[in-house]
Amino acid sequence: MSQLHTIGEAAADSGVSAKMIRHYEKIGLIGAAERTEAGYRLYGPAEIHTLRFIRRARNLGFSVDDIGELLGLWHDEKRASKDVREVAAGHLGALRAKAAEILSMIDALEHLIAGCTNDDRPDCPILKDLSNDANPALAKEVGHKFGYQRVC
Amino acid sequence: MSQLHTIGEAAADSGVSAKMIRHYEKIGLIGAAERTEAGYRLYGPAEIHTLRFIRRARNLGFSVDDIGELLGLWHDEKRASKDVREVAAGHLGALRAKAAEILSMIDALEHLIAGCTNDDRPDCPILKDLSNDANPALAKEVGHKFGYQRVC
DNA sequence: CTTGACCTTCCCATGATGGGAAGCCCTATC
DNA sequence: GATAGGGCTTCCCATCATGGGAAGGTCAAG
Repeated sequence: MSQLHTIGEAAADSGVSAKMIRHYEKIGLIGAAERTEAGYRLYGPAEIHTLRFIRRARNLGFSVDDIGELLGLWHDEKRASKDVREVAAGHLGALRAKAAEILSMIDALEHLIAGCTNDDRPDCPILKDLSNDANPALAKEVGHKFGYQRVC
Repeated sequence: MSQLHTIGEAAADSGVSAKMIRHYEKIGLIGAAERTEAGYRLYGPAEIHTLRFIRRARNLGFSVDDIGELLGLWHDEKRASKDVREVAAGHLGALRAKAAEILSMIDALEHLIAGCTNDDRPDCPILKDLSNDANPALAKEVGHKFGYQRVC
């Protein structure tokens, strides 16, 4: 029994906050925890292992939905590695698209900032650019959902 | 009068959706629009210019709060260019941090995927990694708020 | 037996955006 | 003149992952 932990201990051991553990239970990502007579949740090693899995997947940016799939595959002894790879590759694509979007913003912003005199005068290429109606400023559609993905 | 437009036209002309125009008005980013007797919002060239400014700033990833500041500076003839630059530089820093976070995720994920056999066997380095308790998987804190920013 | 740290549930907030309902307005067509 | 449609209004809800906080129950140490 000494390997059963309260939610606070499970949180500290797994790196997932108590708030989020309850949340994951509510949305069905993890099963309902055992309870003490007083209603306290109890977690054993297996549950904490799962929570760590979840935290690591979150660190890699996987969505909760993706993690649900990954957990299913993890528990499925007959899984095909390509199924796991597919989930990971899908997420990788999304990350690359996001990175491309952000990098293009960085690029544009760096150019604007480089042109700024950075003094007390009101003249400012940044505002000039933003207010210039002839300026597409990153075109209309960059990055909304799927800007072309080329970087990385 | 022909230069006064309904919200739908203003949306089409500015690239900001009608939904968002109303939202920006509600949160005070833009002033309350003129109205027809029937209560329809009306937008003139100056308002549409402002909406375009907002759209361009959003395309650069500026938050609505930042845009509020930028609009204030834009309308302030006595602004100092360094004040604008400060807002932009702050945002640039946030973008760089975000990019570093995402790029490190991409990097980790690429390594995992590269090790995957991508076939019908259950053996999978991706799951192995996620379930490995000895594995820090991007350490504990990468990117939560401010991972060290080095990339870019 | 009190104190304080922990647990419970429930509600609300974030940020930017969209969906959709109920109802009013305006114009074109029959 | 009546009707159809499309556009406008407001209001509420959903997303996604996360946290804050209140009100109240539980438990261990002093």
